Order: sequence, then C-alpha cells, then structure tokens
Amino acid sequence: MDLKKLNNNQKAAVEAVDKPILIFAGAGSGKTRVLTYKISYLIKEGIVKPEEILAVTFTNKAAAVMKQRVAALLKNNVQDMNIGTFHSICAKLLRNEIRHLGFTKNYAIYDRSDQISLIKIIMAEINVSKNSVMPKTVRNKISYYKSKLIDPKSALKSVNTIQDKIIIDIYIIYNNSLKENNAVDFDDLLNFPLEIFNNNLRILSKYQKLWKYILVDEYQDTNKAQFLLVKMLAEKHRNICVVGDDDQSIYGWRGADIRNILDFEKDFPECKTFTLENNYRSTNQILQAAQSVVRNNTDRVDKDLLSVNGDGDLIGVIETHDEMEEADAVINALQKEIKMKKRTFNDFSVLYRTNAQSRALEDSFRRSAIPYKIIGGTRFYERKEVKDVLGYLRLIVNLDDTISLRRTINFPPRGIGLKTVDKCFIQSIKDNKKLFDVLNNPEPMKIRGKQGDSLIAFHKLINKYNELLIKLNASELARALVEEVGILKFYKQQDNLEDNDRYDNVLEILNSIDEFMDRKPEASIADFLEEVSLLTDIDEWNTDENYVTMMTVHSSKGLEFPVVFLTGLEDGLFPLSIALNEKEIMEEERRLFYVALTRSQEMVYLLYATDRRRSGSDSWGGLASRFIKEIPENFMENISFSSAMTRKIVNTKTGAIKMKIKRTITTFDDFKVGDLVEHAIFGEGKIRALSGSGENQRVGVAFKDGLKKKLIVKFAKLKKI
DNA sequence: TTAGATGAGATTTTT
DNA sequence: TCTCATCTAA
Repeated sequence: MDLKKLNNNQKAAVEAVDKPILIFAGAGSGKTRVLTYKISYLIKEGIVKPEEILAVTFTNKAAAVMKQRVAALLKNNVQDMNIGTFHSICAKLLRNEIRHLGFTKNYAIYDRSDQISLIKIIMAEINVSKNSVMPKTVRNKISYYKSKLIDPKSALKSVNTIQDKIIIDIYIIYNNSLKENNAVDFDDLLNFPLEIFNNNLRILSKYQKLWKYILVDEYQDTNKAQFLLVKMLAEKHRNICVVGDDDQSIYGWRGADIRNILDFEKDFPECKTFTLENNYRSTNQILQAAQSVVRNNTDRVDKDLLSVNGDGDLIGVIETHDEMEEADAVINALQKEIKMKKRTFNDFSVLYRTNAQSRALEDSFRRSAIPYKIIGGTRFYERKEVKDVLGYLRLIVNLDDTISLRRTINFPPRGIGLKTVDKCFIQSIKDNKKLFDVLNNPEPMKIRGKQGDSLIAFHKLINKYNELLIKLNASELARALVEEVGILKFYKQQDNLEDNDRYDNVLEILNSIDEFMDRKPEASIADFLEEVSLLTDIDEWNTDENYVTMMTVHSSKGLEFPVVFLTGLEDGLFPLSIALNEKEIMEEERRLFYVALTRSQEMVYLLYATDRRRSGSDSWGGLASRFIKEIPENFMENISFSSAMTRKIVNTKTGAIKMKIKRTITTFDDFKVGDLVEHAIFGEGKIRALSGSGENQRVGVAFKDGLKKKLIVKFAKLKKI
C-alpha cells in the first residue's frame, strides 16, 4: 500500500502491526490520517478481514469521517467494518446479548431528561423532598458512580453525608425501575457488556474471535468501563492500537481517566509507543502559546509540537466590560478580518465554555446580520415536540416504558391529569401489573366519565400500533400515528410563532424517519430509535454553507477553523465537581484551554470581560487571570476596543420589549409590586413583578399604553413616582 | 380534576 | 430562557 503521504513517524506507526501500539498524537498532527491509513493497511496487506476490525471513536461525527476516508483509501465501501462510537457499538452488541441480563432486545435508551423524570417519580414514591436533593444532582451522582463501575453496595461504603445515603437509596430503586421499564441509561450501555462478559466467558470469547484488531481513537477520554471493555476484548490476540493526546483529555468530570493513556505501557508491557510532533494545522505562535500553558501540568507526557506552517500572527487579547461589548468586539474583529484578509464567514468559529454564553453573541450577530449557527444547546432531539413523537414510538416498541407512557398519555391533552395517572400507578403496583395494562380497566380505580374513556382509548390506540409494528415500515407507522393522534393538528391550531416552529419540527422528525429508511430499508423503528438516542448536534455540523460556527470548547474537539474567538475567559470554574480535586480541575482547565487554542489554523482572539463574573467562580479566579498569564508576552498582542451603546431588542416571539441599558441601578430593594414608576423611555408604568438577584434583577412593568404586553426591563432606569 | 396563567428562581461541559 | 410551584377558572 502507498504510504507516501505520511511522514516517517506516521508511516512507522501505520506499519507496526505485530504488537500493541500506543500513539501520542498532538493536536493537528494527523491523528485521523494515521488511523485511517492503518485500517486500510491492515486490509490491503491481508492482515485481517474488514469485518474483523473494530474501530471505536468518541463521536458519531468522527466515526463518519473515518468511514468516509477509509472508503476513499480502499476505493470500496466499508459496510462490513465495525466503525462507531463506544455507545453505538455497545448498543448493537446489547441487542443480541442483553437477554442474558433479563432485558428484551427492544430495550429503550434513556437520556438525561428521561433519567431525571424517572428519578423524580422515585423520589415522590419514597417521599424524598426536592429540597433535600435535586433530581439533577441525584442523576449526576448516579452517573458518576456508574462511570466508575461503583455499584450501590460499594457506594454505600464511602458514604459521608445523609444526602449521599439518600442518593444511594434512590440509586438502588433507580436500577430496579430501569429494568422494569426495560430501559438502560447511557452508562449502562457501556457497563452491561462488561457484566455479560464477566458472567459468561463464552460470550466474551465469541467477541474476541469476532474482532481481531481493535483501534481506539481519543483514548485519553476513555472511562473505566471503556478501558476494561477494550482490555478484555484485546486480551487474547493483543492486536490493539490506541491513539490519543493526554493534553486533550477534557472529560474527567464525566469519568474519563487520563491514567488510561498514561498507563497503557503498564497494561500492555510489550507495546510500542510512537509520538507524533509535527503539527500541520496551526501556526507556531498559536502552538507555543497553547503549549506554554499546558506544560505547567504534571500529569502528562512531555512533547514538543512544532508547526510546519511557520510563525504566523500574534494572538489577540481583547478586554471588554461586559458580554455585550464582548460580542461587539468579536464582530468588529471579524469584519476587519473579512476586509483585510478576504475571509468568509465559515472561516470563523466562536468558542465558549458554557452554552448559555452564546446568547449575547447571538443578539449581536443577528443585529449585524452576520449568519451564524449554534452547535449544541437545546438539541433537536431534546425538544419537547420531538420527544413527544419519539415517546409514542418508544412506547409502541416497548410497552414497559413508563416514562414514555407518562409523557404521551396526556399529549395532546385528552383530560388525563396527574391525579388519574397516580391512581393507575397505585393500581398497577397493587395488581402487580404493567402500568400500561391497567389503563384498559379504569372501573376498579374509580375513574369514570371522560377520564375513564380517555384511558381506554389511549390503551387501544397504543395496542393497535403495537400490532401494526410488524405490518408497516417505520415511516408509514410514524405518519399514521402522528395523523391519528393529531399532533400536527394540535400545533397548527395554535396561532403563535413558537407552535409554528414545533409544527415544523414534527414534520422534520417524520422526514428524518423517511431519510433513515432510505438509508437502511430493512431497519425497524427500534433501529431508528437507537440511532436517534445516540445522536448529537455536532454530528450534523458541515461546512457547506457560509456561516460563523458557535459552540462550546468541548464540542469543538477534532474540528479546525482558520480563526477562533475564545470568549468569556474571565469565567471561572465551579468548584463543585464531585470527581476532581483542585489540582485535577486546574490541569483539566489547562487542557481545555489548549484544545480551544489548537482548533485554530491562523488566528486566535482571546476575550474576557472585567465586569462579569459568574457566581461560584470567585474561589477559582478564572481562566483569564490564571492562564493568560502563563502565556509569554511575546506571543500576544493587546487589542483595544471601545464601544458601548444602549440597546433595544424586540423579542418577536412574545412581543415583549427588552431594554438593556448599561449599569444604571443595581438593586430593586426600594421597589415592590404595584408601585408606580417612571421609565426613561417608556414613561409611566406599574410594577407587576420583581425577580432575580444581584446584577440580574428584573422588573416587569405594565406601561400606560403598553396594551397587555409583558415588558421586562433589565438594568433598567427606573424612578419611583 | 384539569388546564392555563403567573410569578419566582436557577443556570457546565456530553455519549 | 427555561422550569417549577401555586393559584384560579372551568
């Protein structure tokens, strides 16, 4: 096979196939290239057959890219190859094997919000008030335990607080409930295969024989379960190749263990290690700045990346007062780059730490008519209307799924409220029946009239489609169902923008089923649901259209852009991560910073605001104060920027008018509901509501000529009259 | 008993 | 912006 396009180091890494291989691949060093060449090499040289290769990646996007490139190299399709994310490969494995754990193959995959719904039900059942623990906290902690393979029994040993004890009680019931619902969560997807392998060595041996060569991308981000999975599968043949960069490990909070890559040589003592240090992406200014920060970490392998692209421009540092000014600064710099360097919108990416930080940017971009696309945030498949449609499908496929049942039983509203569902739930426990099976017979529960009729009708409807599963294909069934349930009609009747959006989204989900069926004509609804559960927004990112991309630093991993804006750098960390201690948090933040900088090919702008600091961050300082200082001055240049204007934003959705005026008053202590106030612009009005705290106090005011519109004023100029 | 309105409060990163 | 608890009308 022709390996001329590789440098010597890359070539050696590709050709080494007789022992475990560890490749340290620094940012932009051609990691994907090595992996794809290696897969092609294995096949072309006849070392293994395509179907004997297992290649795991971190995201669907990365898997798609890998498939595409391997296909191009082999001039041939890659359908036989097992290239996918850990989660999707495990989901497929479980389809065949989960019966060994007492689930059926139509099991549901619960996402975060499903998990939280289930936890809320459990908490209500065992009388744990939401004030003692938040359902979200419970979910995070359970997920953390699972990612470290800590079962409730072992978790009990390390209990310190009453809260922990309560969480573990919920953890036990939660696991049982999942099983009753024939459902698994994301962590189970990884943990269950391990459990099956441990219980049944014959099954393990089957997969060891099936997958003769294992390649793992982004190995630094594997957690304990993923590590053990790979280790077990490779134990026999020891044909394994892992690629990663310890400096880009940014998922510690999710259980990823950087020790997995650092200790690979211990786990596979006969392994051979390669280090790729030629960078083909960024300029040296960017690379040196990024490395000068991450070099302060102690848990890392020393490397010295050098760019083949020359020195490049200095990094720009911009200080502003607040997030609005910051957004303006981004636009200013962006327009200058377009003018001077003849760039187009899709040369730019704006990165931030948290999704919420995108709002101010969005406002400014819209006002300046600059096209942008936000990746992440509320994802398509997490929208209410989409989850509702999927909820119906999930229930039909898996009648045990009570979370989907509760979600759909009263949508569109059919007169079945909380009280009625509670009665059914109690009855189902009394009779030791499925919740779904109780609906058919409302009489013993003393549910009569409208509610009783609705229950029977709902039961009949779901049963009907459950039987149709074998007769109709996924598209036909989904369309018939949405029609019969009247979801589209429900949204069409409403006459507001939001519901128009929802209408469109329902159509879009139907289309996506069609598209899925085109791709995989033999597939079932269960297959569709599986794919959808494991999909994220970044998977849909593409460069065909001309827009600025905005996303979190985490989402940006693996991508590259000519110009990167890194905003909100004053923002510190939350010192509340359960997993990490201070040193680990600091080191992971440095790596996050390193990842962000090395996304850029030519130019980086660092932005921070002096008057903004999120609560909780004070104890840590923040990236700006710590990490920008770690960059030598000769790599940076201060760019000054001044502009502060009064803004007026009309929210077209609600008709509300938002006024933002820079810091005039900071507290509303003197005001109360019912007070008459005078506003600098809108005139006289009456206070209807006060809320928020600190700088974010808001006041709702009804003005004389304000019709019935809701008016919200932030940082308002109000005078009591 | 349900549906809708209203006010109060919260907000990391993701497979 | 979003979610949740509480109140009110039907």
